[in-house]
Amino acid sequence: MTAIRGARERARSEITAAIKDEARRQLAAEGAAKLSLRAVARELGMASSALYRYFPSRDDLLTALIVDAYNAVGEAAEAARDAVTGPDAKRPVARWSAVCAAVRTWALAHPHEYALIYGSPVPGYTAPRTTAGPASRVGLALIGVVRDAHAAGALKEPAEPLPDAVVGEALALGAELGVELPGAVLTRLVGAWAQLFGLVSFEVFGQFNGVIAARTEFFEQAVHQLARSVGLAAPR
Amino acid sequence: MTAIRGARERARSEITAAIKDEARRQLAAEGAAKLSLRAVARELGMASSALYRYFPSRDDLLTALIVDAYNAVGEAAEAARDAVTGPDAKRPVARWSAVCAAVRTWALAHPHEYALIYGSPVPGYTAPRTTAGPASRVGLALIGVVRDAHAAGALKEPAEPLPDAVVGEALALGAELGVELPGAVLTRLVGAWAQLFGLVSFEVFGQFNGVIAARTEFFEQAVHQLARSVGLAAPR
DNA sequence: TCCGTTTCGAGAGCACTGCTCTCGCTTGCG
DNA sequence: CGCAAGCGAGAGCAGTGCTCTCGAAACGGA
Repeated sequence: MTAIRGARERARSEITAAIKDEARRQLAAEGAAKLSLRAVARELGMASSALYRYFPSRDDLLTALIVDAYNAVGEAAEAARDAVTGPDAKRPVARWSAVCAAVRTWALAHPHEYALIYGSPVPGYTAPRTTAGPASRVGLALIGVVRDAHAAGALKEPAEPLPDAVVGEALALGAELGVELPGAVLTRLVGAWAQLFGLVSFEVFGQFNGVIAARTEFFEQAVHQLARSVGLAAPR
Repeated sequence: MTAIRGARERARSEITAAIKDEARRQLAAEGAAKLSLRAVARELGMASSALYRYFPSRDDLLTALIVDAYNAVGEAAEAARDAVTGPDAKRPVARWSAVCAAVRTWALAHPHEYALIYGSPVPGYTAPRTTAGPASRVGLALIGVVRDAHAAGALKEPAEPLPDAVVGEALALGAELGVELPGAVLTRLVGAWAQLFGLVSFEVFGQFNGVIAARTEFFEQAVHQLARSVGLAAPR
């Protein structure tokens, strides 16, 4: 990304990465609440005060981990979208389901990191500005699938009246993103985006315990229905 | 609820309530992460060690708050369901929307308490058994609305093939709950339940910041569509 | 090459946390 | 009345985030 100038910068970026790695380890093992700067420093064999040369506070470390986690899910989603090949590549529903499944798989594999980004916002109750970009990658991946389907003429636009305020806002959002999609579709898309994470969160956070056992099948069915709601498949 | 025997029990339950009240105050003000037993004790004018006579640990206090929060949303949902009167009382969609709106309103009014129950599971990563009952009240309220609609013959059952594993499990769940509903409807219901909280969580946790402004209208539209997906209104 | 500036690591220390233990006082029951 | 159980307060332990200071190391310009 950025050229490393001297040995000092190199060492600095290496140590920063080592700190994040160790922090991620502790995060995966014990959760965000028990992540301790002193324990990270101890494990790395350095004084705890030295760690503040790299991260001004515990919240800043957490923010860095949040950004990384957003990028990790986003990357998983994009990779899944692009990995759909063969005859399925022409079926938008297949790509949609692949993206959703990738999000779910990543979340189940990294529950604490998932909780960090889609659970309660721990640091200060308002996420910093830097997280906005990476946070939108999954949403953009979903939009991309629908945009392609629309361009290919494979989109069944839902014929249903929606409030003007909602549709207008959706169109403004589409213009901002440079995506040409009907307002109703964009509205449904935002809803499906949120609802996808509702499904994943309930599974990761244990809300389905004792309620649903065949979770993969259930998830796939729900995701298929979300696809239908945005027009990727015929209704009924 | 339970008869209070002597003055000692009375004092105990009063102090327990006072502790929870103060803890809830701090929770609302600063969030679960900053809730401190010592601060609660300080505010109540007692030694921190005395507090351990009432709650064996911080996690136990949090668990008590979790149960109360589940009951609070559940009660709000049930009250909203029962408060639909007049001509709307016969329209299942109206009751459905009322329940969903009540959940959203409660969540926006108590964001930190909401985060406690539907955000990351803070204590120990697995919720205690005692939370299971109160946690299901919102779901049961939603089921109730659909059950009534079904009994009144106002349910449009979705004619769509679902995996056998999912449907069978849904029927087992219905039997366990003593509710007679088609498997497809029950499956959709569980999905709608999770998706409702996806919508609410995204709004409460700030994921809609800069994406959606007309949130009430958006929410109502999404909830209406959820109602349609479970058969409470005609598709299309 | 030298020298001043910047960067870094380590240690001590502060205020705070959850939690335990012990000590007396009070309360209520037999 | 007496005794055991319940209770509050205090001291104390181990751990936390964070700050400050000090000496050593690395760097860049002269």
